[in-house]
Amino acid sequence: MRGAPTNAVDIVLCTAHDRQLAVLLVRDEAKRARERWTLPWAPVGARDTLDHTAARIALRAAGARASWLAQAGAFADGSRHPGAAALSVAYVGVTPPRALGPSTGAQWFPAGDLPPMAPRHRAIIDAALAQLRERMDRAPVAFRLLGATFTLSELQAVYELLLGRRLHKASFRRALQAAFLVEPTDEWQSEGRGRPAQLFRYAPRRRRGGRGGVRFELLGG
Amino acid sequence: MRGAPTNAVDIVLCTAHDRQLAVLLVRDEAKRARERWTLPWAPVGARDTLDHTAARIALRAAGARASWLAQAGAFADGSRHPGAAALSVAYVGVTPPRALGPSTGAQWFPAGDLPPMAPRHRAIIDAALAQLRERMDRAPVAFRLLGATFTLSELQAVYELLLGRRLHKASFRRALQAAFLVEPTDEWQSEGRGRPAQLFRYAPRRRRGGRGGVRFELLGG
DNA sequence: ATAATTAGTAGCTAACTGCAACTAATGTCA
DNA sequence: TGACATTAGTTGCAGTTAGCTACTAATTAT
Repeated sequence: MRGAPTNAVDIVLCTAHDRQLAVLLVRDEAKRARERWTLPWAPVGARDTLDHTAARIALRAAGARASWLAQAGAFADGSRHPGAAALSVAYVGVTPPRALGPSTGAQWFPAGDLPPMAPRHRAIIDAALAQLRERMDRAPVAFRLLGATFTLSELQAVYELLLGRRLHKASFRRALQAAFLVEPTDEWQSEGRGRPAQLFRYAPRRRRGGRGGVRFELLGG
Repeated sequence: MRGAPTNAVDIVLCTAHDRQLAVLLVRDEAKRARERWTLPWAPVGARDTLDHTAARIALRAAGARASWLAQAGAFADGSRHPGAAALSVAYVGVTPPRALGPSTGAQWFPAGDLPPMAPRHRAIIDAALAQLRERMDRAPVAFRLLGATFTLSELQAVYELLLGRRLHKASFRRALQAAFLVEPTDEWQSEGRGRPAQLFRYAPRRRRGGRGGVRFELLGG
């Protein structure tokens, strides 16, 4: 038996559950009691591209295609990996909340309450969630966390969840309207009590050139 | 001999040269005539961390530590790599313009005029330069491209280089002052003709909470 | 009916951006 | 030596955008 190249693709698939981010984990029967859950992963095939491998893993674990998926980096430190891979290429993805397929023993865990896991998977999750927050202003992550139609309050809640802070309703809507990212549908959603909310769909029209200014606010370290 | 995973760390080290980004390449004697130049790279050691390996490669190729260095992703497609590595972990870094050490046959090439290279290295460079531009508002990339002290006109020129568009002098300086990122020194720099410019140093004081708003401008695809 | 709850809008103020015009300090050249 | 070119740096103005408060609108609960 040749010492096959032990590279793995590990994916962090996220959804919004009950005003909190949740991560999809799968049961690993081969593991000792302390680390029963792992990120969905597979060895890197010699044929497939990394992106395609990641999409396949996500599809199998969640029972549906990830609505957004991007590479989150390579991890080789803290080498304990469920498959003993020397190196992991991590991916981060999102999907709207939906029923899991009956496929495997996959389950959503709140990001703030994860079970014991291999050290590398813990590090990958931390990095993946941080990247989700960093990339949300360059990729439509928030929209991919929602279904095809959504209310503006739901969209704002997703932004608040990812940003970790409250936003002002009027300002949020003005900025959204100025960006030509959504269009209204004919439908309204009654959520029990309160006035029904109009449903919108993600339909980006124009990109407004970036508005010239420079962003110094996030620097400082 | 075990078929160990042939993973490599490849680094894209950049500097600002003559109002253009330049990439450090090293001569590869073992290569056929068409691809004499490669990115600095090394196989991944079983002991070292990826970050440390990357720092070591940069130090050896440039003769000085990179002033900023970050992982840019894993590349396994288009498998032609100078060392036939199955997978490359790419890093992107910057350094102030300075004389190269006498170490190896390393040389700066303008980013817009690169010699023929292995397809994977070409892809890595494209991705690395894109990430440099994307990360400059979250990491002090622009400041690390300059020396310890610099004039505000030099800083603005670096920002214009990375952003690919002109900025307005007054607005740039007002935003910089509001961010408390630089402090003036006692020194002034006479650049030949024109009024001498005061030298500043990078000394971030406080981070101004991100100013609340949401960035929709960069979305749209 | 009345209150509670959620959706959505309008107006004010403060801050920021881009622009143009200005002053300041140096070198160049007649 | 004095006008001019060149680069540095600031100021004031107008248009835009952000956050805030307060308002109206539509539904369910009691």
